[in-house]
Amino acid sequence: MPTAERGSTAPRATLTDVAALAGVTPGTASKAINGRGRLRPETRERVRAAAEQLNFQPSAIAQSLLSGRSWTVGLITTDSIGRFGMPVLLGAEDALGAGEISVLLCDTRGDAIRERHHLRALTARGVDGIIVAGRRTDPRPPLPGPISVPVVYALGPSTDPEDSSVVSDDAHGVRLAVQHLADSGRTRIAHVTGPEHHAAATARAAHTRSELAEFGLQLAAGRVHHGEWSESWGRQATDIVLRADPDCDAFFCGNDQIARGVADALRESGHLVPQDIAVVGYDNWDVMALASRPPLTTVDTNLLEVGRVAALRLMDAIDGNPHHGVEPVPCRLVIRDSTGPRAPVR
Amino acid sequence: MPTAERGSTAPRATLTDVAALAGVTPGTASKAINGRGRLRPETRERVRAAAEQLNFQPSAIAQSLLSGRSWTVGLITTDSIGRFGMPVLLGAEDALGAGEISVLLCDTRGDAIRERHHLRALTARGVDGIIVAGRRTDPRPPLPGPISVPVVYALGPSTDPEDSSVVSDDAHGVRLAVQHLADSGRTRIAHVTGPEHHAAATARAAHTRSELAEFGLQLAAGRVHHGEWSESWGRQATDIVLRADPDCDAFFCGNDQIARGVADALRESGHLVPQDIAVVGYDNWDVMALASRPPLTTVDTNLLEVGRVAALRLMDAIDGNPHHGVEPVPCRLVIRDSTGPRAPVR
DNA sequence: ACGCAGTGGGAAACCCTTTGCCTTCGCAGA
DNA sequence: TCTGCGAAGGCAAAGGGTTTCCCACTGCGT
Repeated sequence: MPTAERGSTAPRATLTDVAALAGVTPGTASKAINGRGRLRPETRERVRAAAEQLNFQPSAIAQSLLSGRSWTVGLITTDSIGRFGMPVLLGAEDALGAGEISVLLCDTRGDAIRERHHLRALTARGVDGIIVAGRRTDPRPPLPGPISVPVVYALGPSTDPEDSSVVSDDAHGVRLAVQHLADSGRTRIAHVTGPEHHAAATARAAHTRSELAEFGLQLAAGRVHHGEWSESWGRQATDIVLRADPDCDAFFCGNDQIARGVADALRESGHLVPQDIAVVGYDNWDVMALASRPPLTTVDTNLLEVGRVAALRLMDAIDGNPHHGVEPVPCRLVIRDSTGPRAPVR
Repeated sequence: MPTAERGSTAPRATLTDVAALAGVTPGTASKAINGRGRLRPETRERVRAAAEQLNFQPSAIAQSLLSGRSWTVGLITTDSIGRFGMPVLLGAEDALGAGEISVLLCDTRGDAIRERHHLRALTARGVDGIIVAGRRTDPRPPLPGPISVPVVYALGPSTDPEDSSVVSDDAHGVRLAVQHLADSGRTRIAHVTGPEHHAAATARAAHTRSELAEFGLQLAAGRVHHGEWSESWGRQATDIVLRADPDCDAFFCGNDQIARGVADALRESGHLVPQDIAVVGYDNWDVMALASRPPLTTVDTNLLEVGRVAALRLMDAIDGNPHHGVEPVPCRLVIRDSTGPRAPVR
């Protein structure tokens, strides 16, 4: 017979049980276990032994009722937690877990009704705070109604500047990419990115323009190329750009899928990457960046860190020190084989 | 002044507040709100109005304390929630949310210490049950120690047959794929898959063998080709298989990445997909299956459904009807352009 | 007018833990 | 012997909601 009989439905021991076993009152047992009050060391030890014997665990629910804090936060994701929401979630869970705070997960599927429903459920459960993780970097309206607990927006900022938001620093990411390309001698850099109605696309495009200007450079083909966030758009755009500007020597792409499409199209049309043309992606999505031929140099958006920082800001707010405004988290450039020195002009 | 003053720290109204406003005792107010006891309709209405006016929400914590149920379940993921864990999680969250149950998320990063820690935290919080979602389909040892609440294992089953597990039905998925290939006239089918130490690879390989035998077929190249779960392995394996068996007319791959690699290698070596050679993947990971040229026919593992069923089984168990053993969830074949009728023999 | 049935709603216990206050006891000093 | 003090630990309330039990009152029948 194994010592640990699993699946047993043994009712959990309460403090009263422990106290009875140790021959004291519940109040005294509480003090013994929590190291408060004035107790003989011997008594303290007796209670501890009893607690151990009964495998006592204090009821967090009862503690919450009394303390008014649930040591729980809600994490609302505005759209099915996908590639972007997930690292944010993990980062937040990590930071909160270290503070012994548990995460209640709510997925709204982008539905406002569901969002309100989850919001009610969370406040009913007495969460100490809420993190709202967007699926994209587009700003979103704040949670509706008066919320009685602190809220931090992660990845997609709130449109209300009074709210606390934590986002990945697009300007920084773009700067890293463009500097890297310029440093490796590229002068005709194209920018291929996602749809114009995505903040991530337009913001990065704007930063690309201004950063190129810093180096006295202009966009290859004269303009930003907007399309889908897909490999197929990357392949398509490659043709368009090379036809418009055959001397183009680098592609900076709005995400890794587009970059991979570009790399494929270049290879298949006989251009050498990076000797002839360099390619830089965005997001550092390993499954794209590593599978690409060649593997992609790309901007890591540090989403884990975004989640972690959001959690820290929330804990600050819970402790009475709310933050306001949008806090950008720096990016990181991951250099792989799709960039490198330009080959000597043939 | 907007009606909804956000960020306000209005303390939540309690039942006592409502009762006072309605001129009754808390007990009566409770009955009025929950539709119990014998009350005059007028009184009931007065209380409801008071509750509405104060925006009353009963404290789930107080309710839990009394009822012994927290309407909360823990979701433990054994490794950072990735591509496989996430759909399971979403399916579970969906099914539970409909039952007004919230999900406490715990990520163990595959660390047993962290797992125990989270387990303690969950039981302390009084969860009504626990779902353990693996990252792969490999069986895992059950949670340690006596657990006082029901547990359901999703995706990766427990090694204890007494436990309740819900998994994707590999045999069914393989059958769908092989039947589809056989139906379209393929007779020399190769199987390229992941490492031998992954249950997903070996199980699917075994099922492939026996399913082929059903059709009187044998593996092209005479054996299963094990390697990494990567595109690059898919490309590599393509060469190996075609060299060993030039008449091979179909590749059934252990996942979509391998299948995409196969499709790329075939295209680049001048084989037509599907006219010459058909390709079938596994997982229906859209980002691979759709981006592949051509898009992949693939087996959808129905992980959302796995999560949903796991949640249903857990709720059953919570209601006193525990399940035992491993329950497979059927797969679905998604047919795209990488399969089709074989071209007439040239 | 009295008794009875039935209705409406109040009082209090309960869930579990924490904590401030109070009691009790022992011992030392006067 | 009595006072005083410190130490040890008991007592009870609080936190918010639910539920059982019971009481009081109304209205009807006789």
